[in-house]
Amino acid sequence: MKTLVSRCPIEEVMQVLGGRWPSLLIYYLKDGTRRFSDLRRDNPTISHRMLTLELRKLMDAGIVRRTEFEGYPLRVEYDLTDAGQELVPLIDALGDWWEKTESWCADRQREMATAGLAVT
Amino acid sequence: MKTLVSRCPIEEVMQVLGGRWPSLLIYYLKDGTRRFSDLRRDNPTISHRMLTLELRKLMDAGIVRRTEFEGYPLRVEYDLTDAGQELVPLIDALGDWWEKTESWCADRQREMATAGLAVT
DNA sequence: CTGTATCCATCCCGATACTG
DNA sequence: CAGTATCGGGATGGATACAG
Repeated sequence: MKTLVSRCPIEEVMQVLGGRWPSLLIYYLKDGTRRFSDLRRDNPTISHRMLTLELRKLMDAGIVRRTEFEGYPLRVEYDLTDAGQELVPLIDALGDWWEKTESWCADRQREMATAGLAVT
Repeated sequence: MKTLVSRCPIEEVMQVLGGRWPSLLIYYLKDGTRRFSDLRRDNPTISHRMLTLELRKLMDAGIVRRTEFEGYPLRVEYDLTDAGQELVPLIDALGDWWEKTESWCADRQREMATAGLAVT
């Protein structure tokens, strides 16, 4: 299911949530079920290949559930598992923290600019 | 300071905290000040180069503070900023979530094994 | 001790084409 | 529509040597 040999849970969970796509996909799934092609439209810049790989990773981590419907054309739906739902507020908290810190950084930059320093 | 053009704070914060080292470094810094060489000892597998790069990234994100002391040999101390301290419980929560999920996965694996399925 | 620069192997990821 | 396979360019990261 997963072959990480780390003893640190943080290190492990970051292997799954780190990177550009996992958190975004979780966000698009948090309000309900989405199909493969929906997710492609949601994130126009993700490649077909990466979407499948990222979804598989999230499935292996028990965050995303895949449901396949018989018929033609083939139809597959993705949604968050219960564990995945629990994850949403935790990721949210990180986002909030970041926004707060960003504004703090912006303030600092403004101060420094006022003090006559270059702000690259 | 940072040149991300993403509109999603989650995506941005994951750029900083994602990957193998950031969360680990934060953990080693959360209990107090550490020197460069201390952090190398803490994480024997991180390369000299990566340690400097990761520390710089955390500094740019306003998470880590660097203090340089005059004298010979040069001495530098790192610790968490206030924003960095606030981050610790949030990362903790992710770690806890992961451990809970992991045990759930382990249970599932055991069930499947009992059912006679191979567990890679 | 701390940090930088260079070189080089590796891996990630996008593009593309193909299968069910 | 959903997913897999293959290839190649580019980013990533380790080793090493050097500088302050």
